[in-house]
Amino acid sequence: MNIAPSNDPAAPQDAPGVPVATVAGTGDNAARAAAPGAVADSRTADVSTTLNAWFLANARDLPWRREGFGAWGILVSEFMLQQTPVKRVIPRLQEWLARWPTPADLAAVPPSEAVRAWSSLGYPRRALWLHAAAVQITEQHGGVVPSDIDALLALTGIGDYTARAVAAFAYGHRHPVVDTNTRRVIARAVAGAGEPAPPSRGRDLEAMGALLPGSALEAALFNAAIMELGAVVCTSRSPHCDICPIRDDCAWRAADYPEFTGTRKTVQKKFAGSDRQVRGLIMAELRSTHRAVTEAEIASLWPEAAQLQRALHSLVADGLAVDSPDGYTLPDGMS
DNA sequence: CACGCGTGGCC
DNA sequence: TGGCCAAGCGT
Repeated sequence: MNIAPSNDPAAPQDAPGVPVATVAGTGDNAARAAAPGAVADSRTADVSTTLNAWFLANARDLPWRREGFGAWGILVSEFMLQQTPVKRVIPRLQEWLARWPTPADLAAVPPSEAVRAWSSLGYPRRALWLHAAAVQITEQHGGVVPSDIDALLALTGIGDYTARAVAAFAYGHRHPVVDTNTRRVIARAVAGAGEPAPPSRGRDLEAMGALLPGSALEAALFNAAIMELGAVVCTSRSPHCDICPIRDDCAWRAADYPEFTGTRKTVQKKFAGSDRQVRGLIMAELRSTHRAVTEAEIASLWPEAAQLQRALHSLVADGLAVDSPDGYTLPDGMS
């Protein structure tokens, strides 16, 4: 996301293909000019105005918010951030972009290299999907990350959130972007519920759309601002209501923090002893070498043979492991 | 729509 | 200690 909290008064507007990087300086001015005193008296300001001003003053300095980070960098960051914490993503992202500065660079290497570089980010299917998306971008879009939501949705591994995030943060387009943080903030501040109901594309987009400022500039900023609030202030377990910029506008606080009563999102299954753990063990073994891993070596990874075979076969089905004459390898893209 | 999918940090 | 959680996606 190219909205930096730094100043850049001379920045150009969001012409097509130009990152919103520039929103920082101009957005700051616009926000303050539009609603003087917004920070001092949040009760009289729109939530978007208040949050945008707060964001400009308090946003974390993250790599993808730097000016000129580029649509490819933003796309890669969004893939990595799918269910993986910011702190763990940052070093991998820097390495990744240094090695593959364009989609064509990634498309030119076998998927095995992407899976290896993904390292321990988790959910290695995402590495495969990112590689596939790079091939599609190279072959179908002239190596340029698309800016159109439908074109982005057609890429492997890109769903509704990522498509909208790229369109809004890399290209400055005015779309509601809804992630888990956004959903939680809206559930609390607007609906007065302790946590959001399970995701519903239609409802979520409508709720965010109702809050979205009219200008593309302010909208892109607000999409990022509400996510940031959910990530650092209005957190899932122990929200920091004492420092929240919209505490006086918050329906949840006004109702004295009622407990959540609706349908909770499905609880994550226990990891220890799960197929996911076994898959992880196998993948770590495959990543650790450039030669084929034998059946015997795989067998040594887990005591229960049936579960091991189930995990191994599922990895083959996913394209993360390939059955070769000498054993199993990462996908080399030759088959 | 509910589920399966890695990994590790945090309280 | 161990359950909960983290900028989702595909099926």
